[in-house]
Amino acid sequence: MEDGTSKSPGYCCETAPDFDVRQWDVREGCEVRQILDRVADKWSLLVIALLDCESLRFSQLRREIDGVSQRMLSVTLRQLERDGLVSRTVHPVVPPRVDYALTPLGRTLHETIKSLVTWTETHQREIAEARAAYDARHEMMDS
Amino acid sequence: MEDGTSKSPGYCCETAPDFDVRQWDVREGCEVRQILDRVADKWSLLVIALLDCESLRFSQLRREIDGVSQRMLSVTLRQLERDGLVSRTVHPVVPPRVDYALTPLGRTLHETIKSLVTWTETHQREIAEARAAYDARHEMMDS
DNA sequence: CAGTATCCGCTCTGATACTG
DNA sequence: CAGTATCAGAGCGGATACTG
Repeated sequence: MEDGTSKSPGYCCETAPDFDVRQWDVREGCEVRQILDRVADKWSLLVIALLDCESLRFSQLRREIDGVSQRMLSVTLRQLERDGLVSRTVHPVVPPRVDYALTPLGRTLHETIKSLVTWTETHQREIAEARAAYDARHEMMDS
Repeated sequence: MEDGTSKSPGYCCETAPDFDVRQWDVREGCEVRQILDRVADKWSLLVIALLDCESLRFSQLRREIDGVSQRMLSVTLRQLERDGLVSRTVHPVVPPRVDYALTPLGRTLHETIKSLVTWTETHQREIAEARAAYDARHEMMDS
């Protein structure tokens, strides 16, 4: 990832930030917000995470991603293709065979997505505990 | 989740992965999927990105995040609080003042979120171009 | 100021059926 | 196999009004 953020968590208040979050409180519907919505989409996330370096067929993706409907997978893939993140290759055979793979651009995003998934894996217990604590705390207040 | 059995050969990258995506094609509604949904949520993302190191008040957040309704901000903040990502501090003054800040756990997530946002910023032009190309390509096929 | 409560439209999504 | 088309239902999310 060649974004200039290799320097540690230092981008806080004082440090001159190469990128200031407060500058993208931009209008709804702006480019960044739009892309963020796409990229942070439930199914997009899973598709990109799965298409690591190998290509997968439609039915393979569908099998791997538990709970996705044919329709939503189709829609998601088309969006990702449109955004240049995923490539779609049709093999002229019968029965039809279509392979999906990450584009170079998609591969750069994959790194980030993966770290998000890894974070989730790593901290799921902490979150579960936080939820339990919150719920317990709240149940007391109700009674 | 902890299944050590190696599956189909030559599936992924050669590099021994500390983390294998194929192992979380887990049930819908499982822990990881649930958290991913929360974390990848439109508003959650923006809230976490904004709460960098300083704490913000409700109305400040609302002003910064263009397009969020009072209701959705409220709901989002409560979810994040429940997950232990954001802390809520009520100051007993009039008028009421409530500060929201990242917890230590939330701060670890912030790093990842930030890289996602940075990625978006960095590649927005490429995506815009990909979209334009896709649309043009498609318009031709329609006519 | 910082919310909660209620109503309700509209989108997103899934199920089903059909095509190349 | 790899989709598209169509429809109906659930729930997300906005607008409004009200409270501490």
